[in-house]
Amino acid sequence: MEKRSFTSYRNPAIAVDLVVFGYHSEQLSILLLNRKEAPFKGRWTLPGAFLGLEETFRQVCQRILETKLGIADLYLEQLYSFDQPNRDPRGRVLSVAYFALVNPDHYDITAGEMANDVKWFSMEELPRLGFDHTTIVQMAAERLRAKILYHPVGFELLHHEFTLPELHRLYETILGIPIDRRNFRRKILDSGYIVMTGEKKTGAQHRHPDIYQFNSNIDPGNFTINI
Amino acid sequence: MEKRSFTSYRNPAIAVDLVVFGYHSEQLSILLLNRKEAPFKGRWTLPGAFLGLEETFRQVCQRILETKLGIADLYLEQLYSFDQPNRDPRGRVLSVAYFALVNPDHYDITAGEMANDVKWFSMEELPRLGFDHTTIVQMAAERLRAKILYHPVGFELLHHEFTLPELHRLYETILGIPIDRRNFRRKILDSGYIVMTGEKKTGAQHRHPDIYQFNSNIDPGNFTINI
DNA sequence: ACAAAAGTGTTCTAACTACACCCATGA
DNA sequence: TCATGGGTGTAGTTAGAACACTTTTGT
Repeated sequence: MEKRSFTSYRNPAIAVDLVVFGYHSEQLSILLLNRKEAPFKGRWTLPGAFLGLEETFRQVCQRILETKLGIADLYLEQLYSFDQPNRDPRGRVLSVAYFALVNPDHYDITAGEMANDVKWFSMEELPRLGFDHTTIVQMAAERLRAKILYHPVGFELLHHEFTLPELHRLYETILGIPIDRRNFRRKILDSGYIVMTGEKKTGAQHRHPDIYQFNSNIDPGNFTINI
Repeated sequence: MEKRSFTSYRNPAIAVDLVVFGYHSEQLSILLLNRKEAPFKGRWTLPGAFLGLEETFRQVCQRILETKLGIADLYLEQLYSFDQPNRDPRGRVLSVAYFALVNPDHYDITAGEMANDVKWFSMEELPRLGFDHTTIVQMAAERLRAKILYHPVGFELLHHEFTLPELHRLYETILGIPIDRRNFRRKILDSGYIVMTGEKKTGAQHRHPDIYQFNSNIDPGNFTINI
């Protein structure tokens, strides 16, 4: 870090881009923004913003979530920093990507300034994205698949109360593989990370499943499950 | 990424900092650089350099390794990006940290321009570091501990040929826990990642251990070991 | 012959896999 | 009563943990 006068060089711009995961109708989805300006005008992209000189990455994430998407207080984790020199046609822009997990109770994308330009897309049918955002999304999906095995991700993606079959489908959806119902149930229950509420979810024309909650007395940092 | 004229703002500087891991005398070590300039003059820090407008992170890593340390062609992996606004007293500097693994066959730190100011420090007795580099090193060590379980890290840190007790001690050192010799041997051999050369390492005043190599016919991406 | 470290096998236990039947509900 | 999906248990197999003695070498 020597031999360079501190302010004498121009520096790349820094963007923070967000992969916001949600889970609806048994599908894993992400939030995309329809660009109104060049480059990639009319193309879907990850929501993002430039980093101000005094800002932290998380502050930019909050700014994007609040002003553009009308969401607050999510699970946020840094994913990776992208540095391809040509990734933005306007010039050198680095992207620090974060991913977020939204609980359906906590979002209301119609509240953001850009509500009309924001849409959930199922991971199964993503459009062609601008910039290198397809790469970013792929990496985020891989990270989520790894993460679900050692962090109780369901807590962030499901309602406060949920049924075991719902949690089971969430795991099958994210991992993309079938998982034996009975073994899954045993492993999750043995882990102690969820507890029955005693309620049952009514309405369906079949046996009413038990309703569970995540066990708040237990450290999420120690969670592990082997599928 | 809207609403901002592209060149009208000043941007933070970007540093790339390197945690270079080596393994010598049964100790995990990292390379540190003694700073000759403020800030933190006289303090040990991670080797680093500023990102030029046209450079990629890996190019900066190569530049640091070649010019400062006289090393080339290492295993390199992006660790994390650090954004604390006050992490550099000179002003806003982001740090994109990478970590590297050096095989003792491949390094010669006396060849770099700054050979006199570069030194290996055991992870057991690190000095107080400048900037937020202690945090970076801790995170790198955690990443390495995780990585050793699903990537044959020994391949990067040991000589081309090595004995099983050497590999065993490497795992114990990095993970910081004792590992049963016999179970370790069985698991590593069953994984197929190493093969006997038929040679034995002579010299010691006890039974001569067999010499192994990593199996180059096998995909390092599929390696896993449960300790 | 002795000290020092390397090589080797077995038993026990825990965890995972595979698998099929009964139960509760609303239509 | 029937269709749908939820709840439950067991037997077989595999993988990991714990553990001690024998072998080779140089002094």
